[in-house]
Amino acid sequence: MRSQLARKPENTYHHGDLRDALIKAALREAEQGGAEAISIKALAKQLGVSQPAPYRHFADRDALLVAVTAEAFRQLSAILREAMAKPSKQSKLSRLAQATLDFGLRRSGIYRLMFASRTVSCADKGSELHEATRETFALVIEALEAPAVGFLRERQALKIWAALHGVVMLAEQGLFTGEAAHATREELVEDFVNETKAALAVAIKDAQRRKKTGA
Amino acid sequence: MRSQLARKPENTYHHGDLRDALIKAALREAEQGGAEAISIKALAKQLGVSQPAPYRHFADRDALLVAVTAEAFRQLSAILREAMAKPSKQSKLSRLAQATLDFGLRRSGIYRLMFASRTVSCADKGSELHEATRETFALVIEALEAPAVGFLRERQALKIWAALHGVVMLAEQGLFTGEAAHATREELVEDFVNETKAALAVAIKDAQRRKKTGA
DNA sequence: TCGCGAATGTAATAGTATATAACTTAAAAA
DNA sequence: TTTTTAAGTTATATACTATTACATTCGCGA
Repeated sequence: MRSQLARKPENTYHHGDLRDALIKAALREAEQGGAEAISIKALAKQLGVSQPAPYRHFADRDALLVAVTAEAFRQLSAILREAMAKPSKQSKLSRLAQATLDFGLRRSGIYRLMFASRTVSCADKGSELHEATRETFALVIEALEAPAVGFLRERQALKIWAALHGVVMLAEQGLFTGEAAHATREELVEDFVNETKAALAVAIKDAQRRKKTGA
Repeated sequence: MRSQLARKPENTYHHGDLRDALIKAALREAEQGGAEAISIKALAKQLGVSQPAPYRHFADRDALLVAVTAEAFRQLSAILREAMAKPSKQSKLSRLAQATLDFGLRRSGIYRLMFASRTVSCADKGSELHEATRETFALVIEALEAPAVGFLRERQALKIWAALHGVVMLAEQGLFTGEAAHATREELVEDFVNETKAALAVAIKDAQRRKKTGA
């Protein structure tokens, strides 16, 4: 089972690992143009197989998109994990935040595929895609480097995650280029990071005080 | 010039106001399914005209999408303006924020069309669409009810606007339904609103102090 | 009000994409 | 080795975009 070799070798009947090759190739296509840029027919041609061959591996185009989106989330998770792991003066949260921004801007097509389609919202609980998104969000919580304090930690994770995506979204719309651009995207992200840290510090202090007086 | 009457009356050659009817009908289609749900062919059939008729009014499908997106921004602006105008105990910013959230969740297809495609980012400066988006953002600045203080007011507008979109985005992904949902979308939005107000208050105080000492 | 040009609509058609059906090949299991 | 099944092929139906050539009507100036 030869893996992720792009094209089917000539004089062979079977590709070897068409399913995987399709996902990788689709990701490349989506890099710029997003989901719309993914065409079953074009991918088949690219990989040197007949046009209907992909349907042996994916029921329809949507099923391919789901698999591609899941792979994209796994790649983002890997990038975030790496950013958090590398030693740095900055906090884990700051590194996660800037890495997310960077991912969103560099790989804008992929980013739209992941966050701006209804693919994710249609994913069943327990599905590959659902698990991939949960794993990514778990990294956000981890990046907070805070103990569990009621629901507040998850709440702060949701807030910073939302804020990050908003910044990416507006950046891609061009709201930061022009007269309104009196702040860089990175500055805004850092603002949100700092607000998150401050809110978390307060929450943790509160929790400790409550624990003491309650005991 | 009969306006926005959906179907072409039988026994007539001209529709009357096909361009406008196309935009309205396309908006209806996009309500649920987003941009993908907009099909020139289907719209033509719906409006009782031949399939190529729409091309008299729009060079191609993308041109229609641009017009539809611009109309959607004008509708959002109208909704926000109304929300800000009506008397209420809540602040203008809070009402704008909750109205945006409501719009994003109720009309999710339209919302995706507006913020999650590259349609806006491709709009030329000065174009109908560009003006429509600028007008909407101007409402955000207005909702802050703050005097111009350097670039800080625009910066806070950008931040709250970004945060709002992030919340809508994650809500549509289903991140608020499930175990992680220890906060409602409305609560998060209100959090962001309050943080914005606090930051603005500080900025204004700062500016005043600097003015005094500087004079 | 006549007539003419521009705007708007139609019919026919080319091109491209998704998807299915029926058939073929090769790999794996029995 | 035989048989079954996974994976690929050709042919084809269907749907959408877009263009070309032609038809109709609107509105404006003579």
